[in-house]
Amino acid sequence: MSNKDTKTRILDQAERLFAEQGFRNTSLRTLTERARVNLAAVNYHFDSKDGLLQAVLERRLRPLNQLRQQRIDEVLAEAHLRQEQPSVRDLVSAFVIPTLEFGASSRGAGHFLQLIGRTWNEPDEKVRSAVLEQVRPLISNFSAALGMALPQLPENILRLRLMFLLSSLGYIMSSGSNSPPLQDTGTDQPDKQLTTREFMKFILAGLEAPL
Amino acid sequence: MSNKDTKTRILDQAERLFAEQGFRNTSLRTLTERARVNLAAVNYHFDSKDGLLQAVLERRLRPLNQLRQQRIDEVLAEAHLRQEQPSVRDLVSAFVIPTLEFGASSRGAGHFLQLIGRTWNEPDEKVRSAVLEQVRPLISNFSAALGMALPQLPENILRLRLMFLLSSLGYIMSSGSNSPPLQDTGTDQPDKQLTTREFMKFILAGLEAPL
DNA sequence: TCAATTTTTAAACAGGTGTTTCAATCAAGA
DNA sequence: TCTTGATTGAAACACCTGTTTAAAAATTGA
Repeated sequence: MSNKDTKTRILDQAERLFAEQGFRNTSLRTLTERARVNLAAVNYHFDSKDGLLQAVLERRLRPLNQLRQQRIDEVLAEAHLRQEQPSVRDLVSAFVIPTLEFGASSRGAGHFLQLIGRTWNEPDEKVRSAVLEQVRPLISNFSAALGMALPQLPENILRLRLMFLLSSLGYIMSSGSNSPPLQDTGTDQPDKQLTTREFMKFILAGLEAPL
Repeated sequence: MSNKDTKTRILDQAERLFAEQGFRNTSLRTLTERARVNLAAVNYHFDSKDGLLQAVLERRLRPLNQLRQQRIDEVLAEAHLRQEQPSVRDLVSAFVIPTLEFGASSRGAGHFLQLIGRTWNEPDEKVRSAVLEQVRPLISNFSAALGMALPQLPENILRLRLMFLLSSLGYIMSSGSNSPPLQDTGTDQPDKQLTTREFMKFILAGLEAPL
């Protein structure tokens, strides 16, 4: 089947170009050219450019979301077993660690993270809602779990703090595979392990800040 | 002079549409139509679409940056007078408060904040660097000032925490004039004062988190 | 008031966009 | 082996893009 080869070649290039240049700014001509595929192949295999975007998102988001939901459920189950509240640290780890590690899991996954990391600031309603639709249930569950870990926190404030977490995480995701905007001395590259560790410290302090 | 009227009508609509739909996704035809201005007026007054973007940015960014720099300098001067370190809270306030208040300062300022709030995740290199060029000196100064307030913090970690601050702030800026991505119950709208207050608490806790 | 300049206007330009068409090619089952 | 269905290929379609042109109109200064 050269079918599957064509399909995945398109998906891989779409993932890369949508991440690097944005969805709207990527033309099907340059995309199919780089994928060494006929122009009409996109419409044949994915119906439309929108269909291609949907396929790009679903391919990675389905397994990633499943993994994150599973980690969250494990934390909740363990807490329930001990008849204790889940810990904020464990819950945030369960959401953040698989997300950031996902970028190194396969070749194009870094580009994918870059693509969906932009979601919270995405101006293109088509792209924005396409990602949000596939992410909202997970985040809703994550929010509820965080509420159990921080029962003293009013719901509206919890939602704000969660958005601060998500927007910073989105920045890390979307800047994983390119240069940072601040480089006074261009010597040091961003160490991903350090970034993750420092992000956890920063976000935990913020989430647990007193009222 | 109908000149200035035409120019500002174009600038105002550009600000709004660039913010709502993105720079690349905004066509000069819909832009000039909404501004009730001839299509060629953009190229006449601003040379090109890129020139228009530059003008949109400079119009608001120049006074806003001046105000923020001034507030930071005041905090530094006062600390120097007392022969003390500047406080983290004062410095962050000096940067954050004028930024978020700027959105209510005039009619289109909210859209402008939305536009530049996206910068850290901006895929379009043209837009990204256009904003960064005008913002980098200020942020560089802000970073140095924060370093004086947090002298025990290694420079690379300070830069990370600063980016966490800026990315969350960017989210608040870019979501100021539209609906939030999480609305379990669609009843409550985001109170800007509450958001600012909670953001300050969250970010201060993160910045001052122990090593 | 008249001449010079600035600004506006409608039209066209050259090029890029996603999508469709239909013949050519390929793969596999009978 | 021949036929049926899936896939590829080149070309064209209709439309949108930023930009330029040159004539008309408006504004300005003497």
